[in-house]
Amino acid sequence: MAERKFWLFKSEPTNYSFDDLLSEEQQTAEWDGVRNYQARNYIRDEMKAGDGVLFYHSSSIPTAVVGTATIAREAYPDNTAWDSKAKYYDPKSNPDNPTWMMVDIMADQRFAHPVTLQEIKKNPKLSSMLLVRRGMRLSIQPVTREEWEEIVALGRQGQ
DNA sequence: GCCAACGTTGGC
DNA sequence: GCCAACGTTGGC
Repeated sequence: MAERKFWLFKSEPTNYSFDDLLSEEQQTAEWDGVRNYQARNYIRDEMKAGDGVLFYHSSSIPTAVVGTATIAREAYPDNTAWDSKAKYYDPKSNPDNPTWMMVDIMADQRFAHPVTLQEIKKNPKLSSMLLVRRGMRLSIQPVTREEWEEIVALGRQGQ
C-alpha cells in the first residue's frame, strides 16, 4: 500500500466552510471548481483515497486551518466544467476529454483550536510551508507528514 | 479596499 | 515563443 499523503485545501468560508462540509450528507462533498493546472495535477496524479486533508479558511478572520478531512474518492471528471450555467464553466473542457478533475472529501474532525496563519508563520516547524511562502496561491497544496502532524497536534489541544 | 504576486490570454 | 495586459487570489 502506497504511503499516505497529506494536502491542504483552501476555501473561503463565505463560499464553502468546514461547517458546510460537516452538514453534508455523510459529511462528504465533491471538491469541484478547481481550475488551476498545478492543483489539477495533484488531484489527478497524486491524491489517493485515505490521504489527509487540512481544511484551511482563506480570506476570513482569522485565516486558519480549522479541521481535517480525508480523500473519500479519487480523481474523476469535474462535470461542472461543461455545465454552461455553472460558475466554473470552461468551454474548452468536455466529457470526451475532461480538462478538470475533482475528488470527494469527507470531514474528519473539527479542531478544538483553529491553527491560524499567524501561528503557522511563527512556528519553526511550519514556517516553510508552501502556504506561507510569498506568492504561493495554490488552492491545493502538498503538506509534509511533519507539517501535518504538527498542525493536527496544535489543533487538537484545547488552547 | 488595496495591492503584490501569480497564472492566463492573445497579439505579434 | 515572447511578453504586455488582464484577471484572480488572498493577506492585510
